Amino acid sequence: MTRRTLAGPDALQRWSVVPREFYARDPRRVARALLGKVLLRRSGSTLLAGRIVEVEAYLGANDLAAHAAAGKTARNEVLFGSPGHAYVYFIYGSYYCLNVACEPEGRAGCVLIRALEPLAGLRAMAAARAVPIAALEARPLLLRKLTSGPGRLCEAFAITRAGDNGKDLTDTRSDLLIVDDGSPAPRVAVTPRIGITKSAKDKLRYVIAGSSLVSGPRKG
DNA sequence: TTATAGATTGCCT
DNA sequence: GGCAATCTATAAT
Repeated sequence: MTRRTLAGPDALQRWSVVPREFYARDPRRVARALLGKVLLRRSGSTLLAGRIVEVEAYLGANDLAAHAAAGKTARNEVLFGSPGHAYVYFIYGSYYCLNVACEPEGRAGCVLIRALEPLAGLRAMAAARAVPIAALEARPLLLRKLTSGPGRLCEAFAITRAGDNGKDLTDTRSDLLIVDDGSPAPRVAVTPRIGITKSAKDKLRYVIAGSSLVSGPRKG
C-alpha cells in the first residue's frame, strides 16, 4: 500500500479549525464546502485523521427524510442547537452515524458524514474495524472497509452517541474536531441520497468526483 | 458482479 | 409495535 506520512502534533499546528460561522448556513452549502476537510480524533496518544470525501445534506423542518422534520425530541435536540456540534444517532440496532449541526441556533439543518479517506492512525482504524493489517497492505482497496460508509467511519473513529453526541467540533481542545489542512477545493459530484425512503430523489449527496473511497457499489 | 435477507437496539406513535 | 440516514454474508448470474 502507499506509505502515508503520519500527522504528528507539529502537523496539527499547520491546520486551522473550521469555525462555527462556517456551519451557520444552508446545509447544502456546508455539505459541499466540507468535502476535502479533515476529521480529527485524538484518543490518548493516538491521532486519527480522515479526509471527508462524501456527505449528505439534511434540511430540517422542510425535509421529510431528516430526523428534525417531526420537530424537536430528546433524540435530535442537538440539531436545533448551536451549529458546529456533533449529532450522533444509533441506527439499525448496530451502527452510529455522525452529523454536524448547521444553520443558526434554533434551526435544524445538518450534514451527515458518509465517507472518509484515511490519512493517519490507520492501524488503530483497522483494529477497530477488525481488518487485518496484513490484508490492508496486500489489497489497498480494503481501505474502503475502514471508513467508506457512515456506520463504518464511526466504528473506525470509535464515535458513539454516549461519548460524542453534542460535542463541539470547532473547539481545539475537543478530542473530535474538523480542520482545514489547506488542500484545494475538490471537484464535486451531486447525487441522490442513500438509504432513505422519503424524498429519496432529491439530489443532496455530495462526493469528491472520482474518489475511489466513497460508499456504495463500485462504479469507477 | 449484483441482489437479496437478516441482524438488532432505541426512538416515536 | 413498527420502523430506521446500515453493513455483512450468502446466493445467484
